[in-house]
Amino acid sequence: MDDSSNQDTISRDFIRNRIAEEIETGKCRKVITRFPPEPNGFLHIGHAKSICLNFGIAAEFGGDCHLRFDDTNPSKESKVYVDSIIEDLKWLGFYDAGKTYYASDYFQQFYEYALRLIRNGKAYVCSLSPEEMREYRGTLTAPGKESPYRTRSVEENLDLFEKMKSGGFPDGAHVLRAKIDMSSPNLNMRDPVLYRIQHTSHHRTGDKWCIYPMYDYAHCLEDAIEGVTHSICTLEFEDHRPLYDWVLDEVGTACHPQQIEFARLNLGYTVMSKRKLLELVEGGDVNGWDDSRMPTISGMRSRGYTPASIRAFCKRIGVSKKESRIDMLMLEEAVRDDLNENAPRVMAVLNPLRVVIENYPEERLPDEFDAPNHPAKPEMGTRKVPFSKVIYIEREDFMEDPPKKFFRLGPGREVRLRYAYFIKCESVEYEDSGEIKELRCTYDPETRGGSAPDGRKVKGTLHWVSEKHAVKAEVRIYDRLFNKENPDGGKEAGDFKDSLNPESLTSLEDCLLEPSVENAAPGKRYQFERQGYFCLDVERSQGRPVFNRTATLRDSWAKAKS
RNA sequence: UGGGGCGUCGACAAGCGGUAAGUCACCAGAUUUUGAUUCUGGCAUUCGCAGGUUCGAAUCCUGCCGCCCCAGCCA
Repeated sequence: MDDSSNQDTISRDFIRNRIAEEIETGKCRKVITRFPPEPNGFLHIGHAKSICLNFGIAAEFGGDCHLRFDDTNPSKESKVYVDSIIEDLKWLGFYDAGKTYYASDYFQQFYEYALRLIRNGKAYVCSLSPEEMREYRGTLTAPGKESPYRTRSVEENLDLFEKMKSGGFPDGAHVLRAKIDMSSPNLNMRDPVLYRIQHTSHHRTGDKWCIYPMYDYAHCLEDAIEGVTHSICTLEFEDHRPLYDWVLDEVGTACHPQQIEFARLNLGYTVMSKRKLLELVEGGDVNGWDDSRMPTISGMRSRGYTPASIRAFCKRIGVSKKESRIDMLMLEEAVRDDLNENAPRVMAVLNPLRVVIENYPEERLPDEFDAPNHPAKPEMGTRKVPFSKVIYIEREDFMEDPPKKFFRLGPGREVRLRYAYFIKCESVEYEDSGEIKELRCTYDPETRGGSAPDGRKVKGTLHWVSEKHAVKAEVRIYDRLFNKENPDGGKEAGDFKDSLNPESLTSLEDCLLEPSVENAAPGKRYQFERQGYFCLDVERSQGRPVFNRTATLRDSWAKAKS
């Protein structure tokens, strides 16, 4: 895997350190990790962190990483999510033609293991209602009470569990519980539910089952069945580790993976929970899971992020147990790094200002320039950029009354049109409204190519597009999705949607692009010189191509202005 | 008032008893037909706080403070 990022020092986090040591001492021979998404939503950048960790470790230590769907709750899951997850994983550059594992493939084994627990007196069918069960559980500081059903005989439990399985009871009538310790200070150990009745058709097993295993019961067994050595999960499961170990010990699996927890990724000005992302999608606050403003893998893909940039980002942020919130700047910097290196340059005017070059001939042979596609990489070739009497420049590149430090165009000033000529602003034409209509300029034919034989210098270089050759396009400018750094933070944080940024999407309808982009394929990424990185969307709007702004260029002028 | 974690530069993050890596951000300068890129230099006498052990502590011990997670038949 080639991350084209510069500083690719070998990351040394506590997990890798630990595995390296286990391999050295022979405690671990071949590392098996797994990435276990529940197919109930799209993958997001937080998952990418986990993917890079798990697949990365497997690759670095010569092991394997299993993509395994943790599909134990059919009421929330579906095939469309399975498909999207596989697509995202492939796009990220992991999992090429690998085997796909499913928890649902182990349902029969889980069932048999449950029978074993029952026979060993380690599990029982409980008929308390959910409300009763909550009462019996006790509180954080008070121990729970044992269920009156806890002492059912093995035979009765076996009989009841069999009836649960064969559909003899309605949802919620009974559950199978582990018999552990109702007074444990760890609430997860107070006779946790192992199985619940759910008459829901499963996207893979159909109606074969009407009991489904709970996470705590299923997950460790999935790992053990697959011979996973390191089961890496997020911090909130730390309290579940005793239960993870308990199930494996009581079932007596041959393999006993170790669970290791790390801090999940949080990013500023966005949300990362699948539940909240779903809410945005369903509430129409964004245009789907793959909206370019979403922190989902598919959203970032449509925005123009590259797989390598996401991998580089994950490498840079590291892995630890400290809860943190990472600045978006880190992500942006990662794409810029990649795109600066690899995106061809092109000129595009986003907010056009018409410029008539008065001394340029009305009709003449085609005047065009060979512009390099990348100023530092001649191997990327050149393309033709046509010039003509009427061109457009960026509105913000002209000021009627410019301050001293403004290097661009102003009345009487001379600037360079990139790769073309020097032009000088002679006069300004106005609309009735007083708005600037167009500029009247003159050019210096001697400066063809962009430099003056007399050696005179010019402070600014502007990008431009020839009017009669321009390709019209729509360009979508994205800003942060939320106005608050931590939209779901705060004590009694109300609806997280209250801090949605109403200006997260701005559409520029009348952009003009140089003709070389005409036949670009959807997904094609460019640097629009002096503006940023943009990606051609699959969608077209009113026949015009639509570009998404991936990231801006760094702009020290903007900084200086404010 | 239970249990489990975590506290090193503005944001991440190494370090695991021998005297604070790196990344992003930021600042200064150089080069530049993108005010981009690139390059050079700067940026924690200090590791939540207070004690203690030690020739020596971010690293060990004690106490305190702060933050996060746990009472789904979700994962």
